[in-house]
Amino acid sequence: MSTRERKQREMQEREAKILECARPMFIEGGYNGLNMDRLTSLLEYSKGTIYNHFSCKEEIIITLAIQTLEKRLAMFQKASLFQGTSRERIAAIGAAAELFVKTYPDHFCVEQTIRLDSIWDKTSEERRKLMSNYEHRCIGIVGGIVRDGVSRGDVILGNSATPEEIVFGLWSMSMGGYSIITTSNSLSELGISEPYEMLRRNFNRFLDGIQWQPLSTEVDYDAVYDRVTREVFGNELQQNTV
Amino acid sequence: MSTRERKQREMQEREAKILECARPMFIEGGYNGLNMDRLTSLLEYSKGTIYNHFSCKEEIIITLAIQTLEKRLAMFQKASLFQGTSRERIAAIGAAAELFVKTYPDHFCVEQTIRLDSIWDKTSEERRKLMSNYEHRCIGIVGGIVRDGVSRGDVILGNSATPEEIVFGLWSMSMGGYSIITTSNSLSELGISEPYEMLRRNFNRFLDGIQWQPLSTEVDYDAVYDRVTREVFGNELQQNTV
DNA sequence: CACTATTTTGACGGATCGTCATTTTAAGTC
DNA sequence: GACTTAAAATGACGATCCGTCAAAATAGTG
Repeated sequence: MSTRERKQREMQEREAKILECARPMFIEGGYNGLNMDRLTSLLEYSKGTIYNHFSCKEEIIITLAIQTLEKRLAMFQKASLFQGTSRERIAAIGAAAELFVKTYPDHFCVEQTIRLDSIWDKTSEERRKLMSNYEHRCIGIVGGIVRDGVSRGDVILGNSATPEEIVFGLWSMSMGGYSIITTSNSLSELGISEPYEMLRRNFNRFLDGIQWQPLSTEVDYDAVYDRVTREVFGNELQQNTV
Repeated sequence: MSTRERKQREMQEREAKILECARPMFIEGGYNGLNMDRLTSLLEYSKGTIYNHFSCKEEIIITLAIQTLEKRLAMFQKASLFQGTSRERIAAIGAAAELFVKTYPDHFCVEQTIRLDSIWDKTSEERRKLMSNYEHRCIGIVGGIVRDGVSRGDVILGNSATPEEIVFGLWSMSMGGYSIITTSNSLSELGISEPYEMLRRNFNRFLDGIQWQPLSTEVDYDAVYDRVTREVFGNELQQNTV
């Protein structure tokens, strides 16, 4: 009885097609640009069929976000296997994050939309959990490296500081930095010409601030970024499918 | 002929009323929550009258953002007058930023919506300029303090680093941090219990990283935060009108 | 008061989301 | 292949909401 699994596969394929069609529409025109009527006319499926997959527009959007978060997790996992000092491994994650943003430059627009309460509240508990899960696992990877750095003695956290606090710092700076980069229209006016390089250096300043050894004055972490980009993600750079 | 100025005043007052009514609607339900039909029914003005003030919904939303950005600029300006070392003055700005977020917790939701291209593109050039202007002036204040720190010799920027780069770092971390704080639903799950305190400490780590004297190990900048909150903004804490 | 300019009004056109009764397709059985 | 039944697809439709504009109301002026 292969009927069941064939249907499942067809379901899967159709879902992929819907998302494939919806993504450029959303990227182009945001929440309002994703037009359900136009989506049905572009696809070979009717309204009702699409609504069998996604109970509302918001469900499509959150699924678009989940698709790229999945990619990011995979990239973080790959980067976390990089062999080196604990601080080099953090740099490897940084490289992964930067590469992710550059590969999926529209991810932040989607995520920004999703995070708005008005959208978030209309999505299913199931997909929300899924999305949070991908996020938490990314954070978990960073936390693991921080704890590793502490246990190896590369970084000493005082009485009040926790690994989570350091993760929160890195998270804040990357979230804010990439948000500014991808949504701000006038960076050059503000004297910010090479934002990615700047952001990297600022990460290093933060890590220098907690004396995470070896300091950026001793090691050229830009070289680590380059190595990771080449060695770990070299093959990923050619293929840029969503 | 006081007719003209009376009309101007009436116009002003009506605009204020419209925004006053629109704000809670937007905060409650976001872009879709701000319903133009409901807005007219709640106000004593009709559709057409409202559209005499704002050419579209997006114009109302960006004006809501401008209103609070105006408040933030005023707070930054006030904080920048704080007497102390250059690093204490940065801390004073940090206190202002934190107070701003706590006073107008919904600002980031509005700003997040505005920054989405699909909304941004529908707003008038005039109001966009206005909004950018408030933002740039806030950034300018921080830049001024950084340059002051450099000229006083409190912080030494190497060959490659620029004041703008340091500003970008502080900007990224605050933008990201406050965004996470105001829109994330599960901070405690991630071991982040006192996010504002954490963020402050992370600012200090970043500034320690560039060796901005005196370091946070020498001076208790939390005390500066408290002083600024009390001395500079003490009277602001009672009145919490928008 | 009469005439004109300006402002206000709200009904309406157009667009879009999500539903659901109906039709079509597919599966199972003899 | 014919018949029955279950499942899935369809798209017309109701409901909602944005922005417009011709008509009505109001204010200004001599």
